[in-house]
Amino acid sequence: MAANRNGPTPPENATLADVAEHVGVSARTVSRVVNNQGGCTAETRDRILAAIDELGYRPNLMARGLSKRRSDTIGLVSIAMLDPFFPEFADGVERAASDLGRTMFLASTGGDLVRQQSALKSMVGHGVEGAIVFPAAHTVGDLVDFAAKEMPIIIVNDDVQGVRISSVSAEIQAGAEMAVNHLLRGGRKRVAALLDRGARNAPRPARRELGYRNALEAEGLGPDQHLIIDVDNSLEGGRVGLDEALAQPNPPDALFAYNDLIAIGALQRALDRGISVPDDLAIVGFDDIEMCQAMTPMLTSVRVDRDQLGRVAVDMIRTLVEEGSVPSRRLPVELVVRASAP
Amino acid sequence: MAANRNGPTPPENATLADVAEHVGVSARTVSRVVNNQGGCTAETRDRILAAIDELGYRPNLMARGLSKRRSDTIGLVSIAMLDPFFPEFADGVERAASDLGRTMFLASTGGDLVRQQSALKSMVGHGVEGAIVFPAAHTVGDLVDFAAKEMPIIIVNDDVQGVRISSVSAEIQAGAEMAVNHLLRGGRKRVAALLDRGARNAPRPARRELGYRNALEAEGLGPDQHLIIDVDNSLEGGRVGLDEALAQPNPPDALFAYNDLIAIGALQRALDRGISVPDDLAIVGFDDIEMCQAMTPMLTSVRVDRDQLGRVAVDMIRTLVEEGSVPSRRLPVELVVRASAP
DNA sequence: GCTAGTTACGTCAGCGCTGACGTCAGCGCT
DNA sequence: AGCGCTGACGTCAGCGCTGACGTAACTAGC
Repeated sequence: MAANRNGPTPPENATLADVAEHVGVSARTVSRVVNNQGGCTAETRDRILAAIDELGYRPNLMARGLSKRRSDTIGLVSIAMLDPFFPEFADGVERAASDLGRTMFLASTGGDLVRQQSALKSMVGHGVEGAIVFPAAHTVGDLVDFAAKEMPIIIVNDDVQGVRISSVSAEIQAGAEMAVNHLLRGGRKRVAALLDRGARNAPRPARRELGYRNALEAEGLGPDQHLIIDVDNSLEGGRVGLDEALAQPNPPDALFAYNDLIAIGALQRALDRGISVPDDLAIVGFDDIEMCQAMTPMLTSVRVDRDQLGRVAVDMIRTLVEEGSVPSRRLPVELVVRASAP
Repeated sequence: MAANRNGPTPPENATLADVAEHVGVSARTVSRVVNNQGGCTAETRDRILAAIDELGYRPNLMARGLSKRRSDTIGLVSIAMLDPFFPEFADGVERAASDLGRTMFLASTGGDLVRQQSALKSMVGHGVEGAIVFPAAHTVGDLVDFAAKEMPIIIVNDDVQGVRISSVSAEIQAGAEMAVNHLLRGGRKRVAALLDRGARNAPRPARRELGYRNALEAEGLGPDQHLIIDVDNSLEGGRVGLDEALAQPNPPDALFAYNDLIAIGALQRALDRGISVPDDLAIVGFDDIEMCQAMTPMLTSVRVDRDQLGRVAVDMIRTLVEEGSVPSRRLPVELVVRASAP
């Protein structure tokens, strides 16, 4: 009678068969009710629902998944949850998924290929409908293969389209162009760019850099290589980047940053060094995280609707499941002008 | 021959039986190899592993879960992913989980009881070993019942202990006490507290408030009710709170905030109003998010090791699974003194 | 009144895996 | 030789569910 070391064992969950027996129908009928498939009288339905309630029946999703060979779940594979881009995106994904009755798997890879693979394999094993992936560097090709062989994939912040794979991103290049244009129209002559070291190593051209160059060229300005600076994607990266920019013989009067984290780091260091922002140096960030509005001066940024991006990604997964392909999408961005670059 | 609208169908995954046939052994033997259960010769093992590789076999985790009645997954149920507390905690959970070979489910409730329930039910259905939960307000009792009946639960930032349930939090009250003590020892006489409206409504006494009161009493100071201000848990809450504090006939010379988000909002508004921080007003936050170090002046805060908290939570889930109970834990905190309250 | 169609169920197999147990060869030992 | 034991497998059932199909009752229509 003594409880074992696991303490009181939780009661076994009621099964379809238990409910069926309790009501006096077949398990198949209970299943139909649980899945709202109709084909039974209102009275049977009510009796079954009552029994479900009474017995505390809860469907075994593993059994259902095994039988249907799919589990009504979607996977989200991030690179870094600490990146400020992530939470709002994940929130959009979660909401959209839960609106569809899907549960969400989450994994984080740290940008490591091996972890990305094992996360995806595990998700396949769990029967996810598809996965939304922030791809580790140089893995888009792998993902295309994986999608073709295994399951639908939506890639975030890149551009792909193929069998069971597509991508969602923001109009990053256009956003960068808008940002730099804004700086130039504000009379700035020397605009530095603080770009993410990791992203620049990617095979595909860095879209922020393209936008930056385009904007400069449109004004007849050739980019000064000394003003294009690779930094870590962090506050500290921004700080270091600012120092580096100002160490140039011909220092910049404006700064375009890869994202807000870098921009904020740069802004902080600038203030620290007694540089007046925006008078001496205008700064524009990217993504428009909430903290932009907490800075003094507030940070001008390119707004990316990350929540919407997440929702769209989920929607695209659905289409991918149903149609096998879906056009990749790019959501518009918006320049939010604040005091750091008025 | 035409592809259907789903495009090329992904090849069915190889099963244990496929591998078994390919090698000429029984599925049970393959299973033993896959699960490292020994009991077969090195040669058989190698041949099976080769076949697994060749056929691209990947275990069906739903089938395994159905058979074992548990799925090697853990659940994380958050209230708000946008809360800066979350990402680092989730990262700790994810890493610890993946180190144990567990995959992670993620849900977010927005503090809503119904969503919390449905998230947990779904997780039970998926056979999670246990769930780590940021409880919605007034739901700890429900969770205790749920844990007793259904599955192990670790509650974050609260104190419970029972059958298949326990909690992990930081030494919040002590941290608050340290923070306020620090302000008082720095010569501050009137310390305001900006507390989270939602948390204060909770039945259990707000630990930050207790710490705050204790610190004041220890110095023989009775708290001024006008200086205890309920605010929203957001930047804007901090801004509004600062205004409210300064509207008092006898305004504060220091501010203790519920968390860094609120502290940063208050700091920003203070600077905006031309109040010198820390000269006119010292500010201390809570949690020590990275942005504390990006503010000018940098924000003094009470460091909570959220990553560690996440890891511990996972570890406690394991113990709960194995032992049925585990003592609740509180991790130490540390006052990080920076310029906002030197 | 008989067929055809519809409704409301039931039956059955099987999704892929593992726990429990069975079998058989080989070995050491008396 | 005969015994028991061990190691290396195999057999089988069943986890809980759903797809495919079967069936009985009832309705509609001529």
